[in-house]
Amino acid sequence: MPLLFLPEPYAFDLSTERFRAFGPDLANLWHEGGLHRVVGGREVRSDPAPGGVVVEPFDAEIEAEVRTLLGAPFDLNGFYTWARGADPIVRRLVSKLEGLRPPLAPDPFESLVASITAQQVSLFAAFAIRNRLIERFGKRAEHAWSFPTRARLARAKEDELLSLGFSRRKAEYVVGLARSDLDLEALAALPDEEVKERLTAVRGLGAWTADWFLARHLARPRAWPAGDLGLRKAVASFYGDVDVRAVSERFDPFQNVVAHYLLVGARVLG
DNA sequence: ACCCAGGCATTGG
DNA sequence: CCAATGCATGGG
Repeated sequence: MPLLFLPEPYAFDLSTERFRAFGPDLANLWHEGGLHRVVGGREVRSDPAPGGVVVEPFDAEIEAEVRTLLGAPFDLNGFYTWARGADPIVRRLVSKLEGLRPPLAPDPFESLVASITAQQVSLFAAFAIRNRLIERFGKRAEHAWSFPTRARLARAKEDELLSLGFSRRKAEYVVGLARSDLDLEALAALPDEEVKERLTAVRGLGAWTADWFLARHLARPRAWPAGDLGLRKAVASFYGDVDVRAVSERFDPFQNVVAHYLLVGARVLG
């Protein structure tokens, strides 16, 4: 039985909203009510099911990555317990968005390149450009595509990325990151601040990109992308004119999950 | 034809 | 340390 158990409550459609909100993501593709992604070289489809998610085709090799994709590392029960004593806004977000388990980016290189494409431009533009990158340098499975590998983009020419709509700068960032000697897998063993230092030492990766890497790839509980425009607007809409960096202290140690609840809340609630 | 959008490096004070 | 500037695309 290819059933992946996730702690209750779990709201599949709400949790995967991000993969539909800004147009299709060819590497995390919403198709006929299910989420398609290439895992371990093969396309897998995830569908909601009682007690968790049905994953097909399933084998033990892919389980860890699919669990990561679906946000299993987040301690949602701990968050909900904490939220009972939190402010009314958090309590309302939790009651309206119950079961929202933020998805994660299973691959560090893909996560960073996705962030580079989203720097400064609208997410609609970012997804369009990223999808062209995927079609040019990735591989198609059945429906979804595998994201271009670091090795493939290390061999890419900057001009090839320009023709996909990258700015000259961003083309340099992507190819430079791919060719850099930074060990992306090793970052998982480091504390938050050290991860940020190593990432921001790479040209094209700033504080915003590093914060989202901590939040969406490493699932660090205290990650809080204070510079993110979407988060700033969400905080303003729920809390008014407050200091975005300072307000995060009241969410400790659940800043990451709160950031996601604020962002999704700003999109699906009033 | 504008203007803004989930940044960043670079340049100059 | 902080302010100003250019960047390329998609949507309004």
